[in-house]
Amino acid sequence: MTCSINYAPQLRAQGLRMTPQRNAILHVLHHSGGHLSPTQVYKQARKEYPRLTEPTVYRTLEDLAEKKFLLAAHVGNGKIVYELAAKQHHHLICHKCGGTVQVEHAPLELLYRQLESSTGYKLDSGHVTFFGLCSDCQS
Amino acid sequence: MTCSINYAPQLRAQGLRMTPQRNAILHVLHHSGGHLSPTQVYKQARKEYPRLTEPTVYRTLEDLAEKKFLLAAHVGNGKIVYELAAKQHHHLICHKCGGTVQVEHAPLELLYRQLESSTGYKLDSGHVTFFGLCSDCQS
DNA sequence: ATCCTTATTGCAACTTTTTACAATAGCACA
DNA sequence: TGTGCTATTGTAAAAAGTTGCAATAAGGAT
Ligand SMILES: [Mn+2]
Ligand SMILES: [Mn+2]
Ligand SMILES: [Zn+2]
Ligand SMILES: [Zn+2]
Repeated sequence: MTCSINYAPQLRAQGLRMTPQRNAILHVLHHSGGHLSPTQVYKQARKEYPRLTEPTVYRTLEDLAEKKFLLAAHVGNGKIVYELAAKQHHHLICHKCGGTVQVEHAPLELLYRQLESSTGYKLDSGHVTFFGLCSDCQS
Repeated sequence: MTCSINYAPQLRAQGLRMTPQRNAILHVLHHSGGHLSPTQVYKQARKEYPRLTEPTVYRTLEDLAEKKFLLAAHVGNGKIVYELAAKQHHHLICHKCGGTVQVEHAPLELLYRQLESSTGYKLDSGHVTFFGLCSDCQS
């Protein structure tokens, strides 16, 4: 499965090497379009590159997230999912039915500035997860 | 190790039974005072109640968190820690050095109300985790 | 004090995630 | 095109977390 997207130059610009393993992982995330768990990434990317192993998947996802190619999101109980980094957004998850809603960054902008000035931290741009009960599950 | 705190009545008020396993787990969290991982809880609570097993620890921590006796916090890469629920607060973690800062709930209050009215979700009271770079790690 | 219901537990097997280290292979440069 | 540096990978083993199910025991009721 070849496709036009080539991440090699951007990876090298960040000091990372392009390998067939990384290529397969990035393609899987690109074509899925959504959030995938490491196990899902492993199973799918393996079809493109069968020698792929689990440790490589876990390390690659972490490395690519650290360099901002991917966003990591917590989805409850220590579960984590990844997606290609695109527009900045956040998540709101119903802890009863699992339903999720995307949250724009705009309403968080003021808070971010307050926290940065009061703590001295420079906040990451993305992907905070809020939990709650959706309207259906409140009854 | 006996101690004066007895959670039994509060547990029963929530429809939960008090067992020596739960007692040991609650005591460990009470005496530690901070955030503990499930593995840490398991190792310590085992000293008080040696028959304790891992599945019981994981299930108990989830159950107690669901009933709001405990707060769960994500601390990066799918790692989760628990603490006794007390004052509402949030966390800001440096993803380079791991340094953490507590964040009061007050500055999030407005955001919470906005999100609740725009999404229809009723937000959980606690423990959002923000990530960023602390002032030391920004250079 | 005993019985009964059913929440809770332990067991055993399994899946997921992590670790250390030696082998491999990008890619910058000559 | 070939060489060398070292980032990246696979391997093997361990650790952490999950699951289904049968046995146990908490605590309300008699
Ligand atoms: Mn997302
Ligand atoms: Mn906390
Ligand atoms: Zn819901
Ligand atoms: Zn730091």
